[in-house]
Amino acid sequence: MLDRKFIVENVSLVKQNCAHRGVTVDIDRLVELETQRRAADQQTQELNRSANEFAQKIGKAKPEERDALKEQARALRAQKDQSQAACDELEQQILAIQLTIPNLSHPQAPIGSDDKANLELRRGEHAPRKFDFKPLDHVELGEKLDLIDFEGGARTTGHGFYFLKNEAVLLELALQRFVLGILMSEGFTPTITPDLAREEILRGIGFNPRGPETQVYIVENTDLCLVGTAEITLGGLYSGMVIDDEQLPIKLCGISHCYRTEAGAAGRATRGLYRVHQFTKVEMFAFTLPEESEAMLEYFCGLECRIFDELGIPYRVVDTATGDLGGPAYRKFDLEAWMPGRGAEGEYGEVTSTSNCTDYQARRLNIRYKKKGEKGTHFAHTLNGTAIALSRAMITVLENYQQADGSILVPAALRPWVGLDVIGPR
RNA sequence: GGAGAGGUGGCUGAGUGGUCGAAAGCGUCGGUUUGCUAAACCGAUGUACGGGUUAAACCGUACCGCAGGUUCGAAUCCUGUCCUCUCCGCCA
Repeated sequence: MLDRKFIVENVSLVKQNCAHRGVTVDIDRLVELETQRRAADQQTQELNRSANEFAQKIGKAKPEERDALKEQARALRAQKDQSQAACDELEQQILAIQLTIPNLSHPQAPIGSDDKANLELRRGEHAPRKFDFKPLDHVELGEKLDLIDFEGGARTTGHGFYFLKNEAVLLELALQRFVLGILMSEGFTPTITPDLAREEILRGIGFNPRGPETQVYIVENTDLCLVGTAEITLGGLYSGMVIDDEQLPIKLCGISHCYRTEAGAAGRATRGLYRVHQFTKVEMFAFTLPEESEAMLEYFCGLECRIFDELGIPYRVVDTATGDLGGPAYRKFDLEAWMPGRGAEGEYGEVTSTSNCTDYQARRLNIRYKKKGEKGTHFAHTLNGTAIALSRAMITVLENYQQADGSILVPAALRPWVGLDVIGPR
């Protein structure tokens, strides 16, 4: 959420940003309503002040004078209530508009309406490998080596669910442990977060659980949702808090399951593990001072690169275009890793995403910091980044490390955790 | 899941309808005293929004977990809700 005063004072900037983001919002209407609300608010405050005066007078008045005064005070309070109601009504309308306004965009973010405008920034250490045989995709590999059971997942739960089996289980745990080692050595506090969160927190992070195209599973008869990412729980962890500036930056990583309905996603590249309703993810999250957040985004992106470089997976880094940023992000970098089994001759597919959300989420979640020795508080900046999404990482490992005999070489970085050099063949 | 107790400022904790944004203590900051430290003493010390100022000062409104209600008036009474603690039950 953008600051309301900022919107009113920077109408053309906000409008232009909405246009770049491909979001239609009636900013003029918001400004008009806000002007009305301010007037109504002042009037309400003034009425309330007089009513308070009366209340005090009555306390000190002689008993025989009280009834007359009460009558007047009642009338005044009724006026105040009316004025307040008008104010509240305006507030609701303003908020409804305000919540749909996306964050500002980084001046260097490529401007464009969708992912076609995304800009490739660089590539990883490893180039895509030349196969001297026709590489299989992870679904075939998973089946041949008895590593992934999609049929069983469908039978028990439905399409988009799966069982990991045998060495795939070790591989998944090894990837988590490998990534955790890197993040802990970088000073992240590791956590395992709840997989459910209050709707209020989801909204604060920028999700709309009850929207028409929602990605979110809601638990019936509760205000809880299954989280689509630990970004939700990690951000929510500090909601409503005031943090001492000396504690910043706070770097957390969280392991959680991620649940996504993938409504409207049918027909897209959905084969196998690429787009599933449940997966596990290690997520990075940071709360920073405003002046630190841009550097933190580079740092997060650098860590994502390091993880995939050390895994030996080829990838490219993409600077996300304004129209593809989503509401909360000010700037976003994605890693797209090489998936040899994807498409006809292999394709890059998104494996991580890191965003600087500046104060957009902090304002909604009311996460502030206080500078020592200074009056007042400011909103913190929040950043999130995928350290590793296990389902998609699994695709890249299986497909990139497959061998002619049908076996999978275990990446060197994972061998200590997997306890094997090779998986299969069977 | 059942029964009970409770949520007050950075912390401890008083406050059961009016003069309470809130006693007292601790902490923190500034000052005095002091050869230094300690102690003592004096003063200051919440947040948000709005007004005001070059900037302050200052003024107004709201906030005693959160949301409602009663009342001229609510930290205080009522309802709901969230959270914490104790006991019981169940359970990995």
